[in-house]
Formats: sequence, structure tokens, C-alpha cells
Amino acid sequence: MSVRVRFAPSPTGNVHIGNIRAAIFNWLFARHEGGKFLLRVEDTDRERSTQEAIDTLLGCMAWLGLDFDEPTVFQSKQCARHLAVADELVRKGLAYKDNKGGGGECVIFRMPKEGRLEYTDLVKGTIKKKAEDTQDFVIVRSDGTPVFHLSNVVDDIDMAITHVIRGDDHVENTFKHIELFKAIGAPVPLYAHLPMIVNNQGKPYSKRDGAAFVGEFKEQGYLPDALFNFLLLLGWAPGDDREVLTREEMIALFTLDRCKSSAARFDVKKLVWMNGEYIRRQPREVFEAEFVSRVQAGGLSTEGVDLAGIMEQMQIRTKFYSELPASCAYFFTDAYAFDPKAVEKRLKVEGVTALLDEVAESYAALPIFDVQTAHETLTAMGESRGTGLGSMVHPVRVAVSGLTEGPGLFEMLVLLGRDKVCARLRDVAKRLRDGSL
RNA sequence: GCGCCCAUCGUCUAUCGGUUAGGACACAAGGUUUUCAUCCUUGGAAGCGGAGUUCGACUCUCCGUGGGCGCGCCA
Repeated sequence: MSVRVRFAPSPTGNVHIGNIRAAIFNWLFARHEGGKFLLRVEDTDRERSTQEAIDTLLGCMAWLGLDFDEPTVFQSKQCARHLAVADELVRKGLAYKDNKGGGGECVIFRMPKEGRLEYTDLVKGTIKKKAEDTQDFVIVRSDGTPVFHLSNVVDDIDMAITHVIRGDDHVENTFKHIELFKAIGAPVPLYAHLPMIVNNQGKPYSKRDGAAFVGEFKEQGYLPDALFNFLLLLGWAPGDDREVLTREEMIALFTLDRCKSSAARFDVKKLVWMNGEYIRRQPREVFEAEFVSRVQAGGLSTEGVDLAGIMEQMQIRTKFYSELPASCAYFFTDAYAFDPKAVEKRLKVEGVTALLDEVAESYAALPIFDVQTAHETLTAMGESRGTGLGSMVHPVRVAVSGLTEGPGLFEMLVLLGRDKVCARLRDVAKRLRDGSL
């Protein structure tokens, strides 16, 4: 039997990370089994299911590389079929009409009244329930529209779905769905329920807890592969100590029996780490393309700089592309911004103005200007002044970059070049004197 | 209230009856009186409680406790 799974979201304009994780697990399962991954848009709520919402959904899937194997099914187009199935169930006596609500006649499905219901969940094991603890439920509303349970099951039958992999919140519904499959006379698929993603309080993770939608992570500069990998590790582990996995490794290793059945807390710190990990592992050409486009988007030119050297320094310390170009603008322009706190702490200090001029003078006099000579010069100055290297390094860094963070100071100076370094040191000294900084 | 499910470091997790309970994130210290980052080393940090089964339970069973989910003519 060939595996067929589906991702069945209702398009609301946002794609929640819990939902997309279900898509990821379905996709990985299909790819691991050599089966089909399908998309069904549950767009029965016509108000919210706009074309824009559907585009957002498709965009998120494409961004994460979740390609599907057959044309998208739109649930709204299957309505007549759902109702026909309901009629058939009524005809067979497996469902009945009722008008308890007073709003007209609805169709209600009969659940077993005695005995035990149970099914084997591929991640949670055997789930049992007494028939008496279940209730008949509406499958067609009195306005003639089919209810979720009916539509969902009929569509799964029509799409020949073999495994239903979805969120934990559906475990109870599964008893209803299985009875529907049986009543309709269709083979019951296998089920796997994924644990929820929760916040620090153990409640379902929502927008109140931070970024909760795929689009937000994209905007904040997360890489799709980093988000994908991170979400996979929420509820699944390969069994060895690997955490950063290639897509190929994930596909090869993914099995449902390695999924956890307890809820996972969303820890953004680990996602941040993983994003940096992914940026560092990108081939230099890929980093370069993104780096250059960010720098240029910031109105900066990459002409006349040691781009390769700058990128070498920046790739290992960039956690988000959105930090660019602010974190390295000083490499590309003399009109770089000064961090006010850094100015206060490192430049507006007794003796610094003179120090900057002195450093510029020493650097200008060097026969060659490289990492070693730049370093030695400052060390020697620190010794002769009896203040040590630390008291020189910080003011110089802030003067030439405006920031307190960045590459090693001497690597940074060499990348800037002696002329710019000396000019900036003198200029900052001047501005400190005339109070314009 | 009734039903279902879940429970290992602060967090994500490994372990599928016998381990000094391992790894990662985060944190702390060191390599590094130049920051941040990278890299390396080191450190602290866990089996919810109680019974039972067993020669031996984190692991199996039961009872508690705590948490989550479900109980719509929402999906």
C-alpha cells in the first residue's frame, strides 16, 4: 500500500507554527515512505478563506520547501459530495434527521451505544473510550451545510489518505471519524497525533507569546531551513546526538515511532542559535548574495572595499540577516551611526581625544599596516602610558565603527584600510573637541 | 463535572528492566587585561509523589498530584 498523507489547513491569512509543523511531519513521512504528500484547503468558511489567505498559505509552504504531489483540493468544491454521503447514511439508518435546535432539520450521525472503542495511534499508542462516553453528532447543519467531521472524512476517503497525521487536539475527534469511515464503508486510515507546541505556562503557543506565524519568522530574518529544523526537533529526535540535519538526513531518519507524545515548549533562544548555525553553514556564495543585497538595500555601495574579507568576518557572527547592514555599515560608508551609549562610555572619557590623535599619528607613520603591526603599535602605546591595551582598544573601536561589537579590532582596522582609519580617528577627535559628537 | 492524554536538567531531548542517566540550547568559568561572535575546554543542572511487579525499575502496573486537550448546528 502506497502512503498518501495530506496537510489540511483552513486558510485564515496566517499560518501558525503548530500547523506548519504538522505539515512538516506529514511531508517528511511521505518523503521517507516514498508516498504522496497532498494539500487540501479547508475553505468552507467563505468569509475568511480569501484568495489572499490562500496565497499566504501557499507562500509559506513554498518558503519551507514543502512541495506537494497532486493538485490542491479545495474543500468548498466538494460540498455536494459531502451532502450526498450524508443522505446515504440517513437512508441506511446510520444517521437521522432532527430539529432539536428549532432552526430546521439537521442530520445527526449515530455513534455506538455500547461496547468499547479503541484505535492504535502511531505516536500515542492505544487510545480507548467507552461507547457510552461518546455522543451522536451533527454532520449536516440545519442550513444544509456539511460539518467539519463529515467533510474531513469524506475528503480523506476521496483522496485515498492512508495516514492522518495531525495535532493532538484531534485525538477525541478520531473516534467520531473512525465510526464515519466504517459507516461509509471505507477503509480506516492510520492515525498519528502530534503533541502541541506550548508556551512557558504550558498553554498552547499563540501570538501573545511571540512570533507565532510563519510569516513573522520570515520577516524577522529566520532562514526557512532553520525554522524547519527547529520545529522538527519539537517532538521528534533522530535517536543519536545530531541536531542540525540536512533535509536528506531528515527524510532518511524520520519515522513516526520516534515522535514524542508530550507537549513541547517553544524556546526561541534555541531557534536563534540554530538560525546562526544555518547562516554559518551556508556556502559563501549564498551568504554573499544575501549580504550584498542587504547592504545595497541599505543604500550602501560595495565598491572599493575588501568584500570577501568583510564577509568572512560577518558570516560567523550574523544571527539574523535583518541585522544587516546596521552591524557592518561602517565598512561601506564614512557616515556610519554612533551608538550613543558607546560614545558616552568609551569616547567621552578623559584623555581619549588626545589618544585618538596619537593613535592616528602612530599608524600613519608605520612602514606597513597589517594586523600584527596595528596590534603591536597599540600594545606599545599602552605599555608606555601604563594603561594597558584594553583602555586603547575600546575607544579606537567605537571611533572607527560607532559600535562596541564587531570583528577583532585589528582585523577590522586592516579591512578598513589605514587611510580611513587615520581619517576617522582624527575626525572623531575633532568632533569630540568641538562638541559635535 | 464527565472523558481522553501527558509527566527525565530552566528548555528541547536520548534511554525502549541492569548506564557514573548521554547530547543540545541557555547559564557560569577558562583559553583570551580588545568587544561581540566563532572555536575549544571545564562546571553546575533532571527521573512529580506513593505503593506494587522484579534479583534489579526513569523504563512495566495501580493510586495520587500537576498540566494539557475534548465534551458546538467552529474547524
